[in-house]
Amino acid sequence: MRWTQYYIPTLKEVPIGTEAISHQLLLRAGLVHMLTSGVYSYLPLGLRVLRKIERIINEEMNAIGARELFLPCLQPMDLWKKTGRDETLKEVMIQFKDKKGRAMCLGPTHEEVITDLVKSAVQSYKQLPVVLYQIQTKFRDEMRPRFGIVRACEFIMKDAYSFDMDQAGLEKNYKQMYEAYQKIFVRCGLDVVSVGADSGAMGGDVSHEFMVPADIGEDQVLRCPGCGYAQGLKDGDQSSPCPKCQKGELVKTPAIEIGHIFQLGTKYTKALDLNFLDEKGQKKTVIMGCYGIGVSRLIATIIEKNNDKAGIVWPKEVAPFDVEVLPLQVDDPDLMKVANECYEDLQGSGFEVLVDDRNESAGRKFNDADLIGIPYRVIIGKRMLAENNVEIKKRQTAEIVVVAKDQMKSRLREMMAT
RNA sequence: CGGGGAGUAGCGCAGCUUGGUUAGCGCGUCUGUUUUGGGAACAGAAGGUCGAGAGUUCAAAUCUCUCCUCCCCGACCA
Repeated sequence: MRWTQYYIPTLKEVPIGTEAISHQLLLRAGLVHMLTSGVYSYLPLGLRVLRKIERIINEEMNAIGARELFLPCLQPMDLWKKTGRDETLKEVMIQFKDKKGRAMCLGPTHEEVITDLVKSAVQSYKQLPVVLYQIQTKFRDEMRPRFGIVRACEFIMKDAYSFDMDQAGLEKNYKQMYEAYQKIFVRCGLDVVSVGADSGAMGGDVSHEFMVPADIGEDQVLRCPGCGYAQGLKDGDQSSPCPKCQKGELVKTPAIEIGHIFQLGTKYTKALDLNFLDEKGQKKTVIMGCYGIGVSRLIATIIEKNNDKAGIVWPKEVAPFDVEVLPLQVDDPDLMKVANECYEDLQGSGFEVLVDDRNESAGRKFNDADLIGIPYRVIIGKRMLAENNVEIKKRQTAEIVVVAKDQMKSRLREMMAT
């Protein structure tokens, strides 16, 4: 990809009305753009990050046998009346009437829709379990959107739903999902803490939240400053000794909730009459679980935890590109020939490469490269090229390696492997 | 929804207290020349409903009122 063809509007200055680092960097690096409070566009570079995260999610969901589908955002209120959540979620639902006068809403979540869907096909224990998920836009009329895409009115969520014939089945799916979540967050480069949680308006008995300690967090966990151990807040949340290292005291730390899983039981399946016949031909209620990841919030959280003064430092798996090729003298045909060869070579070897082919000063290109945070940079400049060398720079450590031009790819591979 | 802050060019701001030339600055943008290893230099140019409406006045970015929007704190939060 060429920068000049990619639409990456970077900003030199911190935009007004932004407090959170992630919010500032999302805007400055040209990843998102605000339309109105709590509503954001994803620009090409931001969308690329989103797709990377979606891919990780898809792989991990696939690995536990969950199947992807796509449910509508546009939903009739009649369905919500059946579970009573037209009342309990009234405050966050965006509602309106269509031209026929029918009450509609934009889905703040999808338990009702998926349960209605599964009901149409499942009648027998032979068809269970069913595990489905989607990555989709949710709408919540938040009183106060916050910190850019951390708390937005329109946001992207991965929501999975399991349907089982008994509690044992639910627990098995729940456990698999729990483990898949751990893997997803590790691959996103995050240290996540899972804590037992209130089920709140979702209903059900057992639930876990996945939290990332961070300054802008709206929730809290108890964390040991020494060893980093963390747990959820319990009743009477006085500080107590760390159960892991025994040295430090646990202290309340703000944290961002990026995932939440629930053993719902029969709350929705009962209300919507999702039943099946068991081996003995007896009618039973399907047992349900639901599993959410705030995908857009995850992007903000990754940035919040992976940045320095100069900009974003993307973890490997979610970086929009693997390598940025940075030719310094764009109007030098010989040099650009080398840059293009370098680009083709890397691209042909499976790397995802962005070339900053703008005719800009070195300083600006370096600063933008730091800002958008692609993990590796190959700098091609007259000076180095005179010796037939190019320079590789690692964004995270600022480590610089000068290598012969034809050694570049193999050296890059080595650096990436460590 | 309660409290606080803010809205002037694409971005960041000054001007407002004490009303008065043609509303300014930095960055960015366009043209040209010279540049190019950490946000280059010079010359020229484009770009504005001063958030909106009403009022006061000979005259409003500036004073008054109403409204809108954004941000922060709080309450709320599958």
